[in-house]
Amino acid sequence: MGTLADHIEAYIKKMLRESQTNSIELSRAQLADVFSCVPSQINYVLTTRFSLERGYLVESRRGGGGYIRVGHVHVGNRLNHAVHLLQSIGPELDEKQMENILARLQDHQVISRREGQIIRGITQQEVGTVTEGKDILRASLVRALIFFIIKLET
Amino acid sequence: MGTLADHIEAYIKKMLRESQTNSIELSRAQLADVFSCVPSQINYVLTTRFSLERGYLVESRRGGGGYIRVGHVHVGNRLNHAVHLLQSIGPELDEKQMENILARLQDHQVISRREGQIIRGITQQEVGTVTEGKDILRASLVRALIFFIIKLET
DNA sequence: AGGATAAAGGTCAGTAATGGTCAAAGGGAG
DNA sequence: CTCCCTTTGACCATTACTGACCTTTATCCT
Repeated sequence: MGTLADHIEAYIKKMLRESQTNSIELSRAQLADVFSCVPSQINYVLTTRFSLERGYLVESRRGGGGYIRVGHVHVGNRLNHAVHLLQSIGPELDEKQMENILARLQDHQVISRREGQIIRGITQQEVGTVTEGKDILRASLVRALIFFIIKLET
Repeated sequence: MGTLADHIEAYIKKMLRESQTNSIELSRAQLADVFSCVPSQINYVLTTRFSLERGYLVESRRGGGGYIRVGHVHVGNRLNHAVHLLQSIGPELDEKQMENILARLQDHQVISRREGQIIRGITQQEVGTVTEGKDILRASLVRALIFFIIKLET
């Protein structure tokens, strides 16, 4: 199930979970070798799945002894982080931004995979009913639903 | 008998019944091929027969390795009534109408008193952020939140 | 020291593989 | 004949993957 990129993503996330320090170091060429793909595929995965918007920090150095370091930025406890994320939602929210937020909330176990699916479904349905202000409505809906989840838990 | 759309609907529902997980993944192009129709016919079936209101959740991804995932949850009798109530919400909902609906849902034990309070709080907060279309936004929010509760329960 | 060489990683554009949208045409029941 | 549901097709959008070419850093050799 899933593309090569998905597998590489899972692999890196697993390493990250298993590391004590919330940060790992890897070799692009080696990792590409593990998955039998071109090295630039690793960059693709890093930029699409480990962006800052998704809560990751990637540093690298070229040349002999080069490396790629991937860190997971954490902001306090789980719910704290969630509230922070909610506050970062502006008056508008497009689909990509929503995906980023849901991915982060899932990463931090604020919402489950299923809750994410439901939120996607509901927003899609509701946003479909309007012709204008889709991004504004989406922002409200996502805020409302996430907030609701948090409220229920506290 | 029936239309092509009916057959595709039946086909998907059968797959769903036969799946252990209440969720299947399909390829739009392949399925269209099975029924010798254009791919967009699949979208037609999905939007007309597998809506959220009917208890289905549809997710998809484009691009290489793309997919369409269809999930199903059986909605029990008590909740079925609630879904009807939700469908009766028009494009706009003022505060009074919202109170009516929340009261009825509480009566039927679809939502708890606390959940009702949370919904009031959230809608008030969100509706306050816009100057126009308050009733439209309220309709969306209430539908979304109630739907979410129903989905969580099933 | 300075240049050559090796050893990383980065970029970007092109190609392929999917799915989505929307408006127009078709068709059957009243 | 009209309305509503169905079906189609042209055009669009997104995501994955690869390879050629580029940049940076370390180390070795003279």
